[in-house]
Amino acid sequence: MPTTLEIKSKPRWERRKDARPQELLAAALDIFVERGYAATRLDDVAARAGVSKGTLYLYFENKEELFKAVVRENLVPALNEAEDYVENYSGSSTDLLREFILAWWKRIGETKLSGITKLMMAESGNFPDVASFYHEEVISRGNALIIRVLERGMQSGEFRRIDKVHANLIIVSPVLMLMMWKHSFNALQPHPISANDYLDSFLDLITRGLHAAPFSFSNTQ
Amino acid sequence: MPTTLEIKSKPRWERRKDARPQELLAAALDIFVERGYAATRLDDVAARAGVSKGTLYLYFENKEELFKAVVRENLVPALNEAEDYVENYSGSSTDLLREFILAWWKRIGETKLSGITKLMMAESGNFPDVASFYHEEVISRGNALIIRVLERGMQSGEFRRIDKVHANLIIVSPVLMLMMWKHSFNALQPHPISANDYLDSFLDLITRGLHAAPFSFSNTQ
DNA sequence: TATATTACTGACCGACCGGTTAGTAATTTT
DNA sequence: AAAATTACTAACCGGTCGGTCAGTAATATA
Repeated sequence: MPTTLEIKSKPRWERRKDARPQELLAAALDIFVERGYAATRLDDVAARAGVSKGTLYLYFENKEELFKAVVRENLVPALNEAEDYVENYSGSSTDLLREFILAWWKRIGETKLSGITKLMMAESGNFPDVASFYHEEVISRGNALIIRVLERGMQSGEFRRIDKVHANLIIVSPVLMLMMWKHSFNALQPHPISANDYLDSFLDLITRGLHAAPFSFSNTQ
Repeated sequence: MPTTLEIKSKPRWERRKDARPQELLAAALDIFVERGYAATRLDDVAARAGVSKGTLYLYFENKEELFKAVVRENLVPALNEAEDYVENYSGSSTDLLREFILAWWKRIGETKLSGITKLMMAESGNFPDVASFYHEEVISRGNALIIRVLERGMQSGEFRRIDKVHANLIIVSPVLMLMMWKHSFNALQPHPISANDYLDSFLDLITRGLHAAPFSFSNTQ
């Protein structure tokens, strides 16, 4: 019970300049995901990182920059990896697409990072600057990636020729939806959705629908 | 230029007890959709309805009750209609499903009401009371409806037997996604998505995937 | 051990917003 | 036209939160 007179006990706080940014980013990610952008209080972020709000402002200019840093720290590296992965993949485009989506789910959807996706879909309208940053840094790159996969499949004759923008959205929807759902109503549902089963069913549908079929698609194939 | 001395000009305000609630609800819908739940200021709602905030509080207990009233006024009636529609439909279940989804888009997705859906997905986590109200009043009823359609199709042998909860989410996702998208990044996209084309493509996929096929799919059930 | 440096704290500011209420002006009643 | 009623206004309250900064305590230096 250290009181006024201390000989050798812990100092009230420590100087840890190097560790602070990472710790603040981790805390910020947590709370942004828990509460959303607007509802995140910087006091809480600082508290979770074990510092005062003033300290947070030593390392990050303001709330927006803190959020951007969280995105750069977490999502942008994932995109870099994904780009590498697609670039160097040698199997079929069907497999690539499947692997891509499952990896996306494993790397983002399943983790708390999906909360950032949800947050942006939810609040982009109220924070246009953040929105366009995110669109530029994440969304457009993600879309470009999927479209590249689709082109790859069409060039090889593996996929039928369809509108790439629509196909992109169709492919992306169930994953995004699942992310949203996980952070919204899943808890209220009597039986929470099983992500893997759901994605399996969906991939079934998608691949079937994309495949270049010998007999055209009008009837049961 | 009416100043202190007025003979016959307009009064500063009128008493319009009957019209206020509707006007306030319309204003509230607008602003909730524009800004989301938390960011909606009741001052703004009142101003758009042409009254002061105090007046708003004469007709609605608080923000939450105002929001609930907006849902009851707009979404609940649509659900009632939908239930009637499904109950009395006499065509094939494939057609029913298709009609149902397209009508949903036309009645909700295409209008500003889709903003309420988006709002709830976005903010339900921060407002658990509102969330469970919405889940009870809208989501569970909507899900029940789709599941009824699926059961109908399975009983008639039209659809293969699949997990209804998954199928429900798969069916619901593209529509919800489109609603989200419309209110988030559609404006930032170079070519905004065409909802109808997108839904057409999707319904193609879905109906094909649901149909009881002569040669069964890899793992039925 | 004394002095200098700086990472960090915490009290504070001002704007914001949900909700309240005393007072006022429009309308109704007599 | 005077009195009674009430729909409505606007100023206000208290709590919140992003952002600031004067001061302090931990460390580095000599």
